[in-house]
Amino acid sequence: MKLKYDDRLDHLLQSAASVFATKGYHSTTMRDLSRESGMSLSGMYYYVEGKDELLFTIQERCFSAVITGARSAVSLALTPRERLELFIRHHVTFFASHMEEMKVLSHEAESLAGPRREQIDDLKREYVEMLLGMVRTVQDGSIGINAHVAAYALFGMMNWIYTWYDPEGPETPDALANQLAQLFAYGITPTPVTHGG
Amino acid sequence: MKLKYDDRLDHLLQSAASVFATKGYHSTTMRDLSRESGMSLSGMYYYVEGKDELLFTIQERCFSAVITGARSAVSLALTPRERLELFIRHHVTFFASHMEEMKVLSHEAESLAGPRREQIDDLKREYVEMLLGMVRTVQDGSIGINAHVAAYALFGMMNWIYTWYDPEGPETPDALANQLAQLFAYGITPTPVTHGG
Amino acid sequence: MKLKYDDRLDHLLQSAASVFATKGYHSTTMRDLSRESGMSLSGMYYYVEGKDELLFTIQERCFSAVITGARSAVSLALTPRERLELFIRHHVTFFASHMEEMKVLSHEAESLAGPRREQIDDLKREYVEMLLGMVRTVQDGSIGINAHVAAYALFGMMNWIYTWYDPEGPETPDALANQLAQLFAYGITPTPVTHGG
Amino acid sequence: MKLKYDDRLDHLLQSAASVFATKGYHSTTMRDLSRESGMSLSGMYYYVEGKDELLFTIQERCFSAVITGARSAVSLALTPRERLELFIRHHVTFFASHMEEMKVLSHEAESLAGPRREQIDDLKREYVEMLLGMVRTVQDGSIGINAHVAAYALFGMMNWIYTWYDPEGPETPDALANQLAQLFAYGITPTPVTHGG
DNA sequence: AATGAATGAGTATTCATTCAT
DNA sequence: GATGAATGAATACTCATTCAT
Repeated sequence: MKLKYDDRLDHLLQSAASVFATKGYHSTTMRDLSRESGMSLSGMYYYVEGKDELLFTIQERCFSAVITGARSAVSLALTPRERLELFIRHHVTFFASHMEEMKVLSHEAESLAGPRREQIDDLKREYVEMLLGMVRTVQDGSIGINAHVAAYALFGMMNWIYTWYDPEGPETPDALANQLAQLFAYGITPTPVTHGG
Repeated sequence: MKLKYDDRLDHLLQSAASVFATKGYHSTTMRDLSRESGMSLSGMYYYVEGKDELLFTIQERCFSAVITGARSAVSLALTPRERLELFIRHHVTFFASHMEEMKVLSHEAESLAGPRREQIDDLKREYVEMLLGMVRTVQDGSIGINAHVAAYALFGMMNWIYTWYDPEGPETPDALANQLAQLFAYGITPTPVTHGG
Repeated sequence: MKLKYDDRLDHLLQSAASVFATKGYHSTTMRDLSRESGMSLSGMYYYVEGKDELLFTIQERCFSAVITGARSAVSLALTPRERLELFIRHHVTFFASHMEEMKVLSHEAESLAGPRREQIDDLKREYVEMLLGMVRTVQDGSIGINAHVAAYALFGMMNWIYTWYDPEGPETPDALANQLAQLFAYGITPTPVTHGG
Repeated sequence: MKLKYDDRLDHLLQSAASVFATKGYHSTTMRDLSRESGMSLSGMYYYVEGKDELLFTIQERCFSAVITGARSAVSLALTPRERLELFIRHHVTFFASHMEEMKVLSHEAESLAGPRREQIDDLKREYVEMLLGMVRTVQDGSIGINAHVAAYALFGMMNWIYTWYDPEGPETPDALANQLAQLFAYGITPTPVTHGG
């Protein structure tokens, strides 16, 4: 019955992500998690070493999923521009459908310490590098905007989502993704059609 | 001797902003602040009601300064586009020269509660509204990107700065401001020479 | 298959004695014992009622063996003096060859409570009484040193062993026993030969 | 009012020594100490870093006092034999008048860890060395009993006191000291009249 | 204007033990 | 016979805050 164990752990992680997203990692007590998960206080320690392993596991799983998803999303692109667009679309829609975990990933980046922190930072570096490559290719020889600045600006646009976006609101995740992709490509300047001309 | 009082309070606020930026609001203890400020633990309570008033005051002063500065920066603009550009330039350079307070403002938005939280949220709304108006004017009748989305995307680009930007690094605050302004206006697309025409 | 049961229990007791000796009874957790014995946490409860029964059984078995051994060792003596000497020799060599259990016996005398404590205390009283009788006989009508004081001093000399003696070191258990026997009989005063004269 | 602070700390240490002696270090909870000392649970942390600093301080102060006292006691001796006798007398009477602390010193030797443990071990080594020197001098060229064995046997005799001796009982500390001194010097053998000659 | 001393409520974590399987 | 999963009670320690001085 290994399944039961995994299910319980998943449930715990899901509950924790939800509470961390709402109250923040440091303000969340193990009692909060006990209440939310329905497990006893000490029972949680059967599944997890401590509060920080909970945060780590949430971040690690989420980041790994993002990276894997991005790679597969991007693989279908035909042009550099399309690759970038697919990357953005994937990131934004993933974010919108995993708001809680992604908020925890974005907001609690400094809440871990030690080796666990480093492991997450490694994943982050990998993901940043991925976008950086695409940005460079799209920019080609053009100057004016540094690739790092552009990449981090894009991440900022996308990760800031957790502070204002409501997936149940009028803007669908897909629409949001489109708009951010367009914004990053052409800016607020009206209709990019003229560009092609 | 009112000056002495103000000086001591300013010193305390400055110390607190620095520690909050480094360790986060919840992880910071009053003892940390006592150590950093050089004041005694109980001595701090002469200047401040408690830990949350400290956070509130830092955020309130910082936000007010940002808003005042933005208004005055923008007042010199001749065109909508220039207004927007000046707004961005001001926000970014202010951020770069007040990294600690701005990190506290961006990262600890949810750490306050009650009336104090509402007061800060009011300032935030005011500031958002300010940008929203400019974005709408610049976009004019154009469609494709919702003004709210554009405004929050821009804030994301700018506020994310605290996670990666090093004011002592190669990119000067001014250069950074220019690049973000250009990115928001025209995207990563190689400089839109054709547009000017 | 009763043998298998006994073997497993003996193994558990042996493991427990070893860990108790090293970390002390109270600092030892059932998990430590599970690890050391290779048995599962709950599996140990099939053999033993709980942690304190483990301590009790170790002490009870060890004390019984000491008493039985002492009785048989002493039975061969021809003179009171020899009885005493054989008692000491037995105690010391037994100690040296069962360091772990004897440390647990000496050091954890107060770690038990209730009826179990009383039962061990009874054994202790029996053993003390045994020595006391020998001391009285040897001392005969002499005064100066109270028999109780002498007996407890001797126990102190012998039981303190666990704090410093290394059975693998230069001093063999036999040599140690001889020296303690001589010390108790004649003191550090050089060569007891002159006494006989 | 530095005195008040010191008094309170002394009171706490005294209370702790008493409870440690009765229940053992590990079985003693901070609540026990709070109850015994009359201080609040958190209030104790104003005086002490934690439970182990409490144990350390008790042991350190007690050991230092023993060593200082021994040195001064021994300084008046005219012969090696007298030195040894005075050492024993001092140790035993000190023990009898500080039963609680001395029990904590003797019984909880392994309850500390890290640098604190080492510091206490250093004191112990110093004290052992002191006795060892005296034993060697008294033994002179005599053989038969190894000086280390003799010294540790003596410590055993003396330190075992805490397991059986009642200072309020019939045997006064002085009488006890005399008997142990005599026992160590001449053994249980009827008083060595011939020796004096 | 400043602080040493004190504390109630809370915090993560541990532990011996149990019980369904 | 044996164990994975679970838990109530306890444990050392922390923290924002207070108050007499």
